[in-house]
Amino acid sequence: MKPTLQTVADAVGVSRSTVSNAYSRPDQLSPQLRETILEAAARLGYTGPHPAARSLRKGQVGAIGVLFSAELSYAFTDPYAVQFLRGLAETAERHNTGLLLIPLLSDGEAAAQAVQNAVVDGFCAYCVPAWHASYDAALARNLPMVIAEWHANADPGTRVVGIDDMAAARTAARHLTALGHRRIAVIAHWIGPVQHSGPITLARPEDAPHHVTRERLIGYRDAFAEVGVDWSEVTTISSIHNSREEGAAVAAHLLDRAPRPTAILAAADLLALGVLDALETRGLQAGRDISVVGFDDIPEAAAARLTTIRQPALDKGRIAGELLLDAERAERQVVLPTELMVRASTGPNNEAGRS
Amino acid sequence: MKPTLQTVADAVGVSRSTVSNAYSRPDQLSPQLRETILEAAARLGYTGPHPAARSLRKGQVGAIGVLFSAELSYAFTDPYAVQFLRGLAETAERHNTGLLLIPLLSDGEAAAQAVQNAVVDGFCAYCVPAWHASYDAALARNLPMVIAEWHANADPGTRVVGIDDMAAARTAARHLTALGHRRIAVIAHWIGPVQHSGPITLARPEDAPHHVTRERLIGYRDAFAEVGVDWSEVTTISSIHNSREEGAAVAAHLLDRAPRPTAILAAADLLALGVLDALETRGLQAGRDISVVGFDDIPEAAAARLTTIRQPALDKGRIAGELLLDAERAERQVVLPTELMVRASTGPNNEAGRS
DNA sequence: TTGAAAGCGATACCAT
DNA sequence: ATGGTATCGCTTTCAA
Repeated sequence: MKPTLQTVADAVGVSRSTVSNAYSRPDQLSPQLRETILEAAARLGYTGPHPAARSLRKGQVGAIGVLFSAELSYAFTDPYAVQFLRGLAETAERHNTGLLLIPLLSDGEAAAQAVQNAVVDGFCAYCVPAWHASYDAALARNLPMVIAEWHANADPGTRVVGIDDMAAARTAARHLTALGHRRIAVIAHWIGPVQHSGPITLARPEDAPHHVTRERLIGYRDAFAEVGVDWSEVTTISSIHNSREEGAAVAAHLLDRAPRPTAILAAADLLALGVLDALETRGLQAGRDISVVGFDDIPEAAAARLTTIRQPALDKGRIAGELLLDAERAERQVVLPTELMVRASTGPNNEAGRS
Repeated sequence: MKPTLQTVADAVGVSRSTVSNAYSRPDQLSPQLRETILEAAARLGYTGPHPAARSLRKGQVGAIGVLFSAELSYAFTDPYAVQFLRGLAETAERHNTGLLLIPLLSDGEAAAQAVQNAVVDGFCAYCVPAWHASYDAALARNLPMVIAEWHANADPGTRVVGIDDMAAARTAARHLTALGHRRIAVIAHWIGPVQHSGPITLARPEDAPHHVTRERLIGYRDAFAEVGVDWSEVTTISSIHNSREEGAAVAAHLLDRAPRPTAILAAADLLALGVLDALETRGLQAGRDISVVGFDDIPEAAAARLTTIRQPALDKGRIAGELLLDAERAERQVVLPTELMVRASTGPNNEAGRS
């Protein structure tokens, strides 16, 4: 039988309250009594107040739940996600708060369960599509919740930290159109209603199921429209995972058939880096033969000389934490700036002058 | 007033047990009654069973606590740590279990508190020195606990997953001595009793305070002894953080004064990469002018052509999780294999023939 | 400074 | 299939 607070109280011959105070409010009892109690506790093998019981009573836990769209292990795979988490961790640390990473299994039921049972004071949803079971489950908990990377559809009450994905994407696309590119292909994660790897037709970007992808596609589309390129002329490629490997794999659909696009827009750096890999494999040079633009500006992007959109991942995480934990912080919605980083992977459309 | 299970029970006119069953054991009551109950719950704004209360009653949480030696944000900075966590996350995910990252503040008191209050079913300690307050606090909780990266001092009862750091280090050092190097310097994290950045004298490797560093230093020392190089002749450099930047910084102590060592052993890849950076800055070529060996084989190591010791970080994390969560898994201690990866950063001692 | 009593919100077991 | 009752382990008034 595991010893409880009561066990110790009985052994010392005091009440439960006193033992409780010995742990949580040392100033409420004489030092020597406290000493006696702690000693008895050690002797009896009492390990201190039971956290669940204490949380129940106090109505406070000291942890926030973190929700991801993908498998938990993804959080540690994508450099962008890692940066975000790092920022979040920094804030949590300052508030002496733990981070409960909640697995979002493909099984929606189980995922919702996990959220339902999470012993936390609040949630931070990151990349979780609005229609995902665990998103609803988290909302249903009716706890403070902050959403990262989701701007458009959030009502004024919810806490949001994000960027203007649409505008940033437009900037990325305009960079290409300004360089004279017109035959531009788009690669993005999860474009269509079902998970699919390869070319896909999406009548309207507005129909993309993943909110982040949707915003970015709309931005691309609008920039194309400005130079008279209709969305229906754009080849769109969907990927299932957000990985360099799949980026390289799906790039084949664009590079191994004529006419090749003169430029490729990837809605994430990891995909863009994959495209660069695919180019290298084929002896093509990015920026000269084909221009490539990414999104995120993960650390690897600079080394690969990838033109991309920089967004402050670390700050995003940091601020997400503050929106949840800083009582001071009154505002509920924060939009962070983005910046086009022009590097060697883009250049003028050389085809223009030719044949 | 927040609605509770009781509220719903009263509204529907059933007992608490029945409402509880509606949530946790749907098969225990008629579908229509369940329907009625869920409906009433929704109407009343009841968000489902309170996790803390449920954990208290069930004596089970569905989360394991993860302890680090450094700041929480470090977990997302060191590629090796990221790999480990990823493996751990994979296992946790499979068991539908969350990961509670516990901040280990520099303030030992607060750190111990955080561990004490963590609502978890077990702990995974990673890189936590045995004398750290939170290590004791975790032990005191008397929950299942697995220790990663700690082999020597663990008694047979504790669950451990690790590598033979000493033997691996010896292999690394022998690689250099076999190449003819005799004037070898060592860079490691936290060599002396206090945090310090720069040259430091450590009479015996056994006195290093951090267990992992200690094991590796002993391995180096033993390999040196085999060729008649005494530990007292070895220049040892301590770093405070485990970072590439600091690796480059402390390398200056070795490179900017004569006689330079002909080879450098770094007890972590991040430090070794920093050393390579420092070499490049000075126009020196690794493997020709100076040989460098790391430890860990993080992904960046291969790209930098760094000779190093590979240890299976991902597997380590995965197995740590299994030791905690797989009832099947009977064994308590797992030692993983390591491998010397010879790359371009090491070469024969050219000085031997010269001068 | 210390103790008694009243919950916090739920689940398990045994009846019915 | 449903209800009653005891209990999980602690904190928090409030009174002594």
